[in-house]
Amino acid sequence: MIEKYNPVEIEARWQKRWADDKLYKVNEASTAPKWYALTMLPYTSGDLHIGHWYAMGPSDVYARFKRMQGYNVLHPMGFDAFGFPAENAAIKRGIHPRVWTMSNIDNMRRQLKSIGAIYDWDREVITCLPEYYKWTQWFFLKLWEAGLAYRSKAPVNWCPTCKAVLANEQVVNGECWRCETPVTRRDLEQWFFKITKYADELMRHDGLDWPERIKTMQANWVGRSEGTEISFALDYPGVEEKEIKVFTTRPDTVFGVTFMVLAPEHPLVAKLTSTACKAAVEAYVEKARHHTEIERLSTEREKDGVFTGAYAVNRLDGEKIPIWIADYVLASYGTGAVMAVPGHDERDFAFAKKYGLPVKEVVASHNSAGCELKEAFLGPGVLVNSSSFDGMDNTMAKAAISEYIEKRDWGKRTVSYKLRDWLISRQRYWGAPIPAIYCPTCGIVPVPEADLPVLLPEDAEFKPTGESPLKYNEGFVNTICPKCGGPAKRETDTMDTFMCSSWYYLRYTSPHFAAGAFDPELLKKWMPVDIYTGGAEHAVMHLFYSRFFIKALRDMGLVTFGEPFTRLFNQGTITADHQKMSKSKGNVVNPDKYVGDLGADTVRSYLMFIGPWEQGGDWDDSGIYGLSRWLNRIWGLALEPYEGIGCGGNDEPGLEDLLRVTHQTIRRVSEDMDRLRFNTMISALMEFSNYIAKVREAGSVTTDNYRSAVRTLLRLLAPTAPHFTEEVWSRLGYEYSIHNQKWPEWSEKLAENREIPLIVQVNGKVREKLTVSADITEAEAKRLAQESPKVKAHTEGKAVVQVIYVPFKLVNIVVR
RNA sequence: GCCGGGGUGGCGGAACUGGCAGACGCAGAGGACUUAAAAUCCUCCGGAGCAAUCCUUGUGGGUUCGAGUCCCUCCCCCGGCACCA
Repeated sequence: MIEKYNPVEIEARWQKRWADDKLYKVNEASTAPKWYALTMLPYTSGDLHIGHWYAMGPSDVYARFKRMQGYNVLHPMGFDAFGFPAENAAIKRGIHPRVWTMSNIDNMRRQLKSIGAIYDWDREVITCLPEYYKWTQWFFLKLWEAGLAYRSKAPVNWCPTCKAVLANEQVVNGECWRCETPVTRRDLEQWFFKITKYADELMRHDGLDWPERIKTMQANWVGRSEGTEISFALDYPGVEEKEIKVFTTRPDTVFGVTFMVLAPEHPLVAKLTSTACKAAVEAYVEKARHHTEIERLSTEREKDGVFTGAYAVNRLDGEKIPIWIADYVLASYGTGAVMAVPGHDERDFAFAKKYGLPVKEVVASHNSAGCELKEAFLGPGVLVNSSSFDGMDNTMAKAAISEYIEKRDWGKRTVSYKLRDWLISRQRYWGAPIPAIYCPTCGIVPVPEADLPVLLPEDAEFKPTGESPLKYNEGFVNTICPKCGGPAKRETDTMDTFMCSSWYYLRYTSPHFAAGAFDPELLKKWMPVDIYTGGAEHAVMHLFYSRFFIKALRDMGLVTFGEPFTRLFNQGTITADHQKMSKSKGNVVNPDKYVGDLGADTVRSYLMFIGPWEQGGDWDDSGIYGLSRWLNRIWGLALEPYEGIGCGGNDEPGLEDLLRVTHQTIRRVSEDMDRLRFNTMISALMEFSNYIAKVREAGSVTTDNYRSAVRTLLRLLAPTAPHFTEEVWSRLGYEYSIHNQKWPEWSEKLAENREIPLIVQVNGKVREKLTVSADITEAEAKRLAQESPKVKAHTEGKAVVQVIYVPFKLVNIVVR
């Protein structure tokens, strides 16, 4: 009897050996082609759950596969370590965020090591350490220098729970992306990055192998729309502005304007409001200020607004039109003002009906001309009531009217974007300090590069008050102006943590480089990332910011490429009882007990086997024992002595079939690996091991040939079950390590079938399955099919109308 | 409301460009081994029927010699977007 498979003992032993030998250390001297395989770095929440394994396990398998194929693979790991949760947890427990974070990292590193991945831990990156955030701050200065960072007062998203502002991307359905608190608005002076400069480029994904879904989400987020800015005339004594600009995508309907609507925050509101309307307008503006994002965005809510008492003039037809305010008009989009065309816009129509404003038809469809409009007409048609443009097709009229307006200098064609600049200030402690200094004489001054990092003080009181805790830390705040040497104050807000994760993958290429954020030579060698895997929830956050970052660096001449991630793959989510796993729900599945029981190799294999990686699935451990049993069976197949036919005998009945199945398996597994179809890859390996078991039973090949098949199986399985295969490999006496072995290659010739199944149908129904030679001719196939007694039973006495032949697959006999 | 993705046995899922529906695994049933149990091994396992055979990929229709796969209608689930003028 051989010793039993003992995963726990084996895994600990090999993990130690691999670490001692630095087996997975990246060899910078290697001349092999590089392969940068990256998994999104985890946030330091405290524990690795099964979802982390689902993200890390299969990506490690793929990286190992590439490694065995001869690539020089960089597959690093690190920690996204700044952020509110650390601070919140620390406050709750009365420990310092740094202590809490670092102890979580220790625990998570231990758990990550139990996966048995090829991470080169010498390259670990931790974003909250000064040697890292020094460079985060440096990038801030670079962006500032390039004119991409600026300070501005604007209405911003405010999370009352986090007591901090949020970027637009971080507001999900009007709620904070982290804590799901409804977001409110505040007017604050904040730091922004000019991501809008790259709007057009960010909506294109040329040459990128990314999921369609993510590309669409990013393009929608940019929200480009082409239209025309049109100014309406104003004439009020004492009001300096003589026009109001609106943005419209429907210049063809400009003769249908019957009123105008301004956002409550529009700067002209106060100036234009008549004394009679003042009270109502002010009340409305005040009410709008206090609405949460959710209330404001709700499409269910009936639109309301108030009249300002003022009028503007439509220059095209001289009409005097009333100016209203309503909160369905957003101050941040277009010009913050819209021309209302109730005849051809649903929102304007509803608003006009509610307040008894006139509806004017200016685009007529062919059958409805002249009737009173019962709803806004959005379709194509011909212009009416539009002066000299009457009779023109409305799509043509867009250009014609725009030109007419441009000629008279009443406006111009322009493009609007939904995308807003990235707000990066956070009024919290646990983040990288923004390296800016406010000097009473010199104004806002950047911290000189030589003074970086601006260290986060250890002794801050970090309770969230809505203002940065650093504000009250005198040792931090008070400084000297680098320009004039006079007393000055430091910026006390910290940076959005997405800033830290926008460039971490660059740091992995030279994690200890002291002279810069990265070593330019090594960056050139490794970047861009060849495959990036992670959850889809970062579509318009992390992934979007990272692309902006790289484009900005490219324009500064710091990098030579324009996209960070060549191929992107989103694994699905592992749920528990069909719900998202979360600590608050208490349904988090901890992998440690499965690892301790059955081993990491079984957990890795099982997670890959449950279904397509992009699909995710609901956690159910009932199938995991099947994978454990399978590895045990292979243990026996490989290590139990095999008694086959004698060596050197030339009559070896099973060899040809075994070779064919072996080469077919190599082909299937290699192709599935490339497609990241791990579930079918494992099925193929299972079928192969089942086949070897049959050969073993029959003893139909020589010992050498049997062992050769087992060697192939082990190598194909090595990325999936690294410890298990290393152990078996070593027990069989093969050279250490299996992970330095070459990935098997297949021969099309050996994989070819000599005989193939031929399906015979009568009227499309399967009546016979024949086994025929793989090089059968059409005539022969048709003859064999029609001669079959089973087929004859169904064709007897009937007229054969047609015989269809699909080469090497099927014969269908059509009878009547 | 709009845009994606999906709906296949008791369960997870497989099926390349239209050609054997249900690979592989789980659960279940029966058997072998055992004093017994566990483990392991073997057999069966979509439904109806004694059988030949018939039915079966969310629903209804269509194209085709042939449809899980293509086209149209409707229903349900998941993800995203949602007053952007």
